[in-house]
This record gives sequence, C-alpha cells and structure tokens, in this order.
Amino acid sequence: MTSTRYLKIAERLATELAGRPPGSRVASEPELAERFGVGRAAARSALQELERRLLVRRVQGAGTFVNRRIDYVISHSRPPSWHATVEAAGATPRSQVKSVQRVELPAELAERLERPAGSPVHRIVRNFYIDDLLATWTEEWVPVDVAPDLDLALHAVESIDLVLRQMGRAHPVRAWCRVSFEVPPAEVLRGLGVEASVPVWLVDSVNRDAEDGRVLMSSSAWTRADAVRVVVELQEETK
Amino acid sequence: MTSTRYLKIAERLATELAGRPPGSRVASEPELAERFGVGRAAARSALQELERRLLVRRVQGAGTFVNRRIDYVISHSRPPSWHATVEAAGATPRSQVKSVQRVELPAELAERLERPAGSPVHRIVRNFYIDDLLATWTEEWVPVDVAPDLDLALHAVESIDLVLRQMGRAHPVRAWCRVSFEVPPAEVLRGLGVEASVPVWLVDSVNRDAEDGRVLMSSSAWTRADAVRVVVELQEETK
DNA sequence: CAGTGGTCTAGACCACGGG
DNA sequence: CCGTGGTCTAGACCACTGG
Repeated sequence: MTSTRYLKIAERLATELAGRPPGSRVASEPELAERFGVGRAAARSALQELERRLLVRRVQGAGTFVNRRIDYVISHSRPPSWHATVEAAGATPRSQVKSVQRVELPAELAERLERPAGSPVHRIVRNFYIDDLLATWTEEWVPVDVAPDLDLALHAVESIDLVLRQMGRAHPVRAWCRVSFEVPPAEVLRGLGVEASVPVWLVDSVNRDAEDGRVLMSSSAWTRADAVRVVVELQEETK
Repeated sequence: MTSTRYLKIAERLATELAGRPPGSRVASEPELAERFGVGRAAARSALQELERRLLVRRVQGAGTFVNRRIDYVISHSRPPSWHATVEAAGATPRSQVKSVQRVELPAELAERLERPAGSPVHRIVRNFYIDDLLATWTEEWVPVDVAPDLDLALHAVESIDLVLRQMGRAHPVRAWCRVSFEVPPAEVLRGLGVEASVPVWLVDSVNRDAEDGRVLMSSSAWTRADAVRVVVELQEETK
C-alpha cells in the first residue's frame, strides 16, 4: 500500500463516507488529527484529497460535507433541461436572473450570432443552483430584434425559452454546441463564488429557430465540476 | 486585490511565465521563498496554484516546468488522429503497446461489442506520449474473430487500425463516442503514473465496419487533463 | 551526490459561518 | 461567540531525479 499517512487516512474516510447522504457532516480537521494521532496538516491533506476526488465539499467557517454530484448528459437526441436533470437526480433545482442589460454585440460573438458587431443585444447573466448550492453561471446573448422587451419580460417569467416562444414567436432548438473543460477567467471564478483556480465545464451553444433557422440566442455556461458530471454522447448517423 | 500572499506570488509568476517555451524550468520552492521573502510553504502554495491552472508541471526530484497543453477536438466531421493532433500542436507524438492478451469478454462490455459475455477477445493496453510525457492510457477490446492473430501482428505494426484493415479486411469508423471527466480508479492512476487523485478525461468509443456495420473494436482512453484539452463539438443536421 | 518536490510536526493568526 | 477551514512560519525528514 501507500506509505503516506494522509492517503491512508483519506482511503479510510472514503470507505466510511461511501453510504452517507449528501450534505451530511464530515469530521473536522482537529477531530481527525486527534483520532488518527497526526498533526493538523496531515489531517488537512486527507480532507483535501477527498475534495480532489469530489467526495466532499469544504466551506470555510462551516465545515466539510459529503458532496452530491449530478450527471448531465448532452447528446443529439435529448434536449437538455437543467430543472429536469437536477430533479431526476433527487435534488432541488433553482435559477436566478442576476442581470439583464442592453449592450452592443461584442465582435468575438458577431459570427456566432450572425449579427454585425455592435448591433443591440440583451446580455443575461443567470445563476443555477442545486440544493441552494451555486453550480452554474451563465452568460446569454439575445439580439434585441428577436425579443425587444426581453429585459422587462424576464422579471415576470424566469424562463428565456418561454419568453422567446411567447414574445418572439420563436421555436428555439439547439443548433450547435461545444463542450470543454477550462480554468476560467477571474470574472467567472467570482461569479461562481470560487476562490482558488478550479477547473470547470464550459458549454457554449447556439440556438436557432426550428422554422426559419435564424439565430435566436448564444450562451456560455460555466459549471462547477464538483457539482456536475457532464457527459457528451456522439452518434454517427446510421446509414 | 487578493490579500493572500501566495496568490499574489502566483499571479506575478503567471505573467512572467506567459511567453516562456514549454518545458523550460521554473524557479524552485527555496528560490521563490528567498526571492519573495516568505517561508517555503507559501512559495510552495504559489507553485501549486500554477499547477492547478495547468500552467506548470511539477516532478518530484526534478523541478517545476512550464507546461504544454494540446487541443484535441472531437466532432462528427473530423475523424481523430493522435499523431496528427499532437504534431499539429508542434509536439512529438509516440505510442507504445504495453500488453496484448487473449481474454474472455467481461459482461459489462458485452452489449457494447455486441458479442456474448465470455467470448474470446483481445485486450490491448497502450500508452500515448507527448514529448515523451505520458498523456493517455488506453484499454481496447477487439473480438478474436475480427482479427485472430492481432496479438502477433501488433508486435510488427503498432497501429491497430492498420492491422484491422489488413488482417481483418475491415474499414473501421467511429460509430459511437462518449466523453466525460472522471476521477479515475486506482488502476488507471497507476497506468498514467499519477500519485494523488487527478481528474482525467475518459473517452469511450465503439468502432464499426463502414460496410457491414459489425462492431470491430471498443476502447476506453484516459487522458491527463494537464496535457490535453478535449473539446467536443455537436452540430445538428441542417434540414 | 546535491537539489528537487512531497510529507509532516507544532505552533500561530486570520476570515468566515452559524448559533 | 466558538469552531471551522485558509494561510503562514520554521524546522525536519524523506523519495526521487539528475549529473
């Protein structure tokens, strides 16, 4: 076996935590140090190892807790829904509109939205939660001509999809999607409420209208990897 | 700005490292401690922060070095090639067959290979390197009936694709593919030469024959995230 | 062999969360 | 307020890599 003490402790704790329900408390650093007869540093290392394995989540001032991780499958066949996915995993979803602004379309997004740079668009920032834990931070762009009063409407209805269908008389479908895993820029880290650099999922996508094919929305979703396991499935068309 | 010292040091180093070529040496912990007038622990934390950002790679006994990260794009349109991708990034690829065994098909793979559990298959384990750094560990499964003497042939030719085309008179194409990001089991960590738990890419795929559609091969590729940035692109069929 | 990063101790102070 | 995790010091030993 490994000779390092903190890995042995981590191994031991991992088996003990196996059946515990998400959110339940894990022993604190001083408790573990005393229990295993090591210094606080070794106990701390063990808990950090469990955090790297995504088995626990640590919150300064509060403690260490058993983590819950949700599967999120992206594929051609199924159109994704945050609420449905989270609920299917037995957790409670929530989303919150942080801001809606009318801005000029940044040049780097012009091609994706198929609109000239500088044309008026809505920029929507939203947070998504699992069991009141912030898991996803999104930035979404909707041309003003698609839904002129989107900013007002979003105060009443939180669902962009709904607003587009009603106000924009549109039928949005996902036309393109790119998934990667990034070390996010500082702004996103702040948005996600993360201190040190943690890699997170980045899902970029473009929605078009099912009928006339015009671009309705482009979005970037940054998701904490300790909260969600993203799975992408590709299938070739069967000839 | 942040008040923590090690983050300031990390920030400073990050800008200094920006233009440096991959593989070049970074100051050691004691050097940094002296330079910034901090203890070794703080200097160490700064380097670990850079490691989390995938900017450097640390090797016990050797030192800390500027990291190189390669993009690997998976999409419908382009069939992937390890060698081509690595070379396109300006690095040198290498692969090595670790073992080829005749084994009975494990039950959990029966469905994927469309063969009964227990039927004879070849299990091939291979390593893939970027600039002589181990980046990917793969486990591949080929039914014996597809290429009976695969084990012998692989000693001469390292390319499974080539062997299948020649010996199996087959035309392999990727039929299905699933990408996720996992904390790998201990066996894979050992295969990748990683100590503590580091999350890695997992790409599962199934290859079929372009003509008759039979399953030729199933594979699992585990790839270090600090070496490769996997990007998956999904496009809807344009109606 | 010297120098590197990895582990560990014993101690200290701080920022934060929740009662 | 107390207890939590986060940072930091000064020191020690070890495992490993390279010349």
